[in-house]
Amino acid sequence: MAHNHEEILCKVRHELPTDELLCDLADLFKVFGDTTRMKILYSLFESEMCVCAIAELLGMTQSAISHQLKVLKNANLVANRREGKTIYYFLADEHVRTIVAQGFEHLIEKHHDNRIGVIEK
Amino acid sequence: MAHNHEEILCKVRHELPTDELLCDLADLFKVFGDTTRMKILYSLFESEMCVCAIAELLGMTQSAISHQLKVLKNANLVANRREGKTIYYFLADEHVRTIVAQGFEHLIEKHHDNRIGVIEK
DNA sequence: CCAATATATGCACCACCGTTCATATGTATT
DNA sequence: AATACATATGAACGGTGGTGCATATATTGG
Repeated sequence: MAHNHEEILCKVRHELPTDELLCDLADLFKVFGDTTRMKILYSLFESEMCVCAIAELLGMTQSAISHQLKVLKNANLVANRREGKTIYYFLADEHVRTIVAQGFEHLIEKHHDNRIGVIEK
Repeated sequence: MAHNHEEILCKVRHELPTDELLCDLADLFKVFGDTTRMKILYSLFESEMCVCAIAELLGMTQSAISHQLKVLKNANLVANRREGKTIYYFLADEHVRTIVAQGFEHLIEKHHDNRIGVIEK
């Protein structure tokens, strides 16, 4: 903290959301930040699915999928309905699609930038 | 894998992106999934800032901030420019704002749902 | 009510990640 | 060239989180 930046600090400080909100935001994105959960979400883009179907699709334990579905549900990204013994999971709302789509766009854009060779520094 | 779901598995399997893409997507969101990095991004929403300013703003070590800035830069979320001894970081593009904004909307919507009491199950 | 199926959960292991400390690199000033 | 300032980096420590195993819960059929 040698050179001074009082002006900027004051300005930014007042615009920053509360720690709680920032933490909640990070926690939300943390849910998207796992390959297994991302695969589950993408699967549900197509249609609702039961737990064992997802497990078979991803070649993983039913337990692992169940654990991750719980995380997704806690974040309000998926919901479920029961039909006899089986429980079907589906996307909770359209935010999931938009958020993932935005991430996707960022990826391909940056990937394209790297291919055509953006001048760095 | 007791009851059968051949139809759904075949259908979804063909629509799923490659493992590499899904992994890249998860890795991207992983970057958003940390409170410190989220604070840094939100700070840069207002204006570009140098490393020590961010460190002072967040009350954290210069080293910690530097490490996180590297993560953000590797994900192409921020970029920097040098001006003498100090290095200013800024948002790399507008995707950052849109992605965070979408997450924000999801949060407040779900929070509102909980307040008015959505009938669950 | 017991067996079978579908899912959920608690626990433990392991890997990964964020922080700090110490130090290195880079830049300007004198 | 030497010093001071701004930032970067490497190693290590501690905590968190994803997975599998074993087991519990729930629903249906006989």
